[in-house]
Amino acid sequence: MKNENLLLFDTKSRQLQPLKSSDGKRVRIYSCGPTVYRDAHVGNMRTFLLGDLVTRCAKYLGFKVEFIQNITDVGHMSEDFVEDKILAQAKAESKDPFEIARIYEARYHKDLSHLNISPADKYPRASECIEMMQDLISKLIEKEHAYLGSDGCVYFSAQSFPGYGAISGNRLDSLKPGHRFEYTEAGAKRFHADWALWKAAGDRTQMIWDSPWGKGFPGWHIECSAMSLHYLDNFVDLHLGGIDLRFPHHEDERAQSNCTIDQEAVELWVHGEHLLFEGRKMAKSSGNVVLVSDLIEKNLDPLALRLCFLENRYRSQMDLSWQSLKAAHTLLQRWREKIQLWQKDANSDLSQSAKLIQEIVNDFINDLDTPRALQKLRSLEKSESISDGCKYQVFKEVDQLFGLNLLNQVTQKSLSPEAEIILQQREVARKSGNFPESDRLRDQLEKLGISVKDGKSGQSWDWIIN
RNA sequence: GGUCGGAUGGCCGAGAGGCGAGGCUCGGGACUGCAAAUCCCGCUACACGGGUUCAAAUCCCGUUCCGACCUCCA
Repeated sequence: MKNENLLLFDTKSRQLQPLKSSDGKRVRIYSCGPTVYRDAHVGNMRTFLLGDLVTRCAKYLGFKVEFIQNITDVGHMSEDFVEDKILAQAKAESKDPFEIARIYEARYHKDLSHLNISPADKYPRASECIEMMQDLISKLIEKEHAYLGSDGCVYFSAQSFPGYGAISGNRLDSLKPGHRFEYTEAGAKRFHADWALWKAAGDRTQMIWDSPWGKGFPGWHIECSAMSLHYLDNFVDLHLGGIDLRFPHHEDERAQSNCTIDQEAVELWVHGEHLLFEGRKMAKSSGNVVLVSDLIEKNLDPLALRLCFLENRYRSQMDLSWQSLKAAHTLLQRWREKIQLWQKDANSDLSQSAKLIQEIVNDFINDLDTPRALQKLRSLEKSESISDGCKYQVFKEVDQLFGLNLLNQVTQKSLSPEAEIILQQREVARKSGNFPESDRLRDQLEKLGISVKDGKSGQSWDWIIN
């Protein structure tokens, strides 16, 4: 039963294509990872969720998956093409650049786990793969796809690769000079669209390495070619990344990789669309950056963010807001509570639940149509003709794909001793019918960020979401 | 300028030619010492102009407006 194909939208062919294992053993997936000079914001996380969804789905269908994601800790230049992002941040925080990289890398992994994004098999760091990159650059020079410029940098010759532009649709003849090109000394590049594989150190003293072309550091695009070919044994079944990486990053990577192995190196290119926050693209320059830690501070379950992402197809733009996060948080809580109740019903029609599960799996394998899959869960929740036991079976099974920890009991951040005492006092006051006092204590708790509700079995409390 | 998307009720948002997805807000009710939560009820839309069809939010043509990308970026 579990031998269906996962269909994904391939940017290069602009069509749905099945995810396949080219060696018949495992599916080889590579995803562009973070540049670790700051915390990843929730927009970044949306793209990283894509890798998780694909791997969950592929594994569910019975594939063995090998998943590699790089950590960029060197060579990613800031806007002006002059300073390395990591070095700039190291200067700003007065720390060692490698220390900066490790700090933000650790925080990245923490954010992933908050969103239930399962880890990749390996997270190679660019700074630890220098030799691999140098080997690849040497090969490209040998094959005359790359050359040493008069400025001591090694450049890839864009015109030496006839297939350039297939992913993005940008043809070389339409890439006219005049845009913001990578900075070089005049005349070092033979052609304006050539890019650096190895950059000469110049005045730079940190994060530089010896090379056959002198001291320097790698260009940004070469790391992904080197790592994907090295760790995935010269072929990538699926390459993932954010839509903005389509050009130039992936276009350049493809040129490098294909020229190295003399064949197409990547079967499928899948790109995740951007996240907007309250109407605008999430970016430092828009001032609307939201971090996973911001959600936690507001007492939102980080998985509410995951749920918001799932309510939108990965390749459409989506607009996130505090309101939608709050609504998702409430829905998660409600589902978890109901699932606890449904679990008590031992009656379940297995053929009925299997059918419902299969319908949801079908949505996933149809280019990760998570919005439709969620809609099915919503109507299942409301259904009066389906037994609780069956609902439980379905939610339990498909949570392997959704990854929302739906079987968890609703958990609470623990109370301060002060709040604990006030809660107890209030319970006593209410039992003795002292309502003015209990109302006063309720106000006091509200100031501590706690809301109290009174039910038949006494009072219960919750953190107020800001 | 080029490329690609979009326009749905007070708001967000899904829509697969034929029962008005769903959520949030709001109003009414039940429940409650009150409040909150929960449950019930209510409000009801497809940018504009043509066309195809027995039937169009959905398909086709045109118009207007909006967004993203086009060598920093997930």
